[in-house]
Amino acid sequence: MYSLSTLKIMKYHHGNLKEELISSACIICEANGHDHMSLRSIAKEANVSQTAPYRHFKTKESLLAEVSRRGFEDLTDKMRLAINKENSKSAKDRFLEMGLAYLEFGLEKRKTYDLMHSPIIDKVEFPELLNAAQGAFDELVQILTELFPGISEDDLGKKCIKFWAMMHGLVGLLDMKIDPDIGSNAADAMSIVKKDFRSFLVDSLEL
Amino acid sequence: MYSLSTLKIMKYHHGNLKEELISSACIICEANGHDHMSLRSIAKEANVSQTAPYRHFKTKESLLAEVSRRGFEDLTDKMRLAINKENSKSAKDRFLEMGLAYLEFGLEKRKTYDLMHSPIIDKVEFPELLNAAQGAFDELVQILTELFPGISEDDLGKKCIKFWAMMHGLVGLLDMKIDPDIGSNAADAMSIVKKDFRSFLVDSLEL
DNA sequence: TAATAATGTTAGCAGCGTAAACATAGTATA
DNA sequence: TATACTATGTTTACGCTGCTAACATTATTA
Repeated sequence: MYSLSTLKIMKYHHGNLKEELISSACIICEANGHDHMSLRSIAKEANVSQTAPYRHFKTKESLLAEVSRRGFEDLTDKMRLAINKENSKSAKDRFLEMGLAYLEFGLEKRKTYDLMHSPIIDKVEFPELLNAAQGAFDELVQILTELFPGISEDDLGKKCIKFWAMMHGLVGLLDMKIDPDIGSNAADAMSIVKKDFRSFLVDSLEL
Repeated sequence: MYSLSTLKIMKYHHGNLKEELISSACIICEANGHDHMSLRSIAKEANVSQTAPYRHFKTKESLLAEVSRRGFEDLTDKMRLAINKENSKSAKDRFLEMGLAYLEFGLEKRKTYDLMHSPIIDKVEFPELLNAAQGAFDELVQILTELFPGISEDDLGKKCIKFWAMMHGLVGLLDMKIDPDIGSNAADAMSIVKKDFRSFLVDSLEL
């Protein structure tokens, strides 16, 4: 039965609050950074009382964990898409596309990327988050396996870690906004890398 | 003139408050993590009112910046010490020692290391912090210059960034406490790396 | 239809960073 | 040595935070 209240924007039971809270959190996180994001402000944006989120999330951390999880799923999708576009290309080219996709994600979704790697969320407490992170790593494992057929387990493991570490470290370094007037060695080195990501990644293949 | 009040632990003028606040902050940061550290608790530990720190630090962030700065100085010292111990060794060996020193610092002072790389402190606002971070980077530049004499500026820059990024990324990955039951690819790969840091770093030299 | 579970609200606690106004001690100057 | 000034402390208070407890409303199930 329909009543006037059906037409109202605000209802006692929101209907889709959990999903709305999450997507709001994703937006606010990327806009302000996870450390400038309050549960109360998110609740307010959903036109809901300050404590309503506690019906869907045990703690603020668990909401952030969900934001982080979606970040990893997003990253995994982008990596997979990059690997699989134009299958005719060589494994090397596809690997390069993946590396660039990773860097792009890290720089475009910088604040979310920070949350994903922030120590404030204990991944062990959120298995689904750990799983999502694993999914992204698996993409790297897969393309490297293809790129180095017959490689030993140990060597594959080492290569994976090296690339993963390097790409993760690169995102952090690439994002450093160093005042050019300082003319630091780090800034100099970084500008060299920025000139050509692709050749940088190609060189790294010799790892 | 000495009075009874001289013997009291608490005096109106503390005398060494700034230094005590910083060292307390360093300890609390490494113990609890920078996000679980409040100005008020630090003030309390120094037997001083909650707002006393504001006579020495404009904001909480500026105190954290000082903690971070000391972290980078500590790291630089450890890297330099590693590079210079037993000068008779080859440049390659000294480079390896430096790499291990970096990883050791990152794992031993994990929470401080996190603060040092946390986006909550805008390094541009704290030139002395930026300077300290640059100091650590310079150690890497120096040893790599020695290791690859006659290398071009561009190639040196690339090598520096690659190593820096890889070491930074490694610290993050090495610290992941992944449940072995999960048996993830990442955990597998990591255990391979852990088995022998040194050979891992040697391989990286071919970068 | 009645009981129960799910999902909202209101009120309130303790802790936080920080600003303003005030108090006291140390230092420089007359 | 008296006095002004500066440095460094305290008290009080504001608005924000995460979160809990008690209660209200709606949806679901027996």
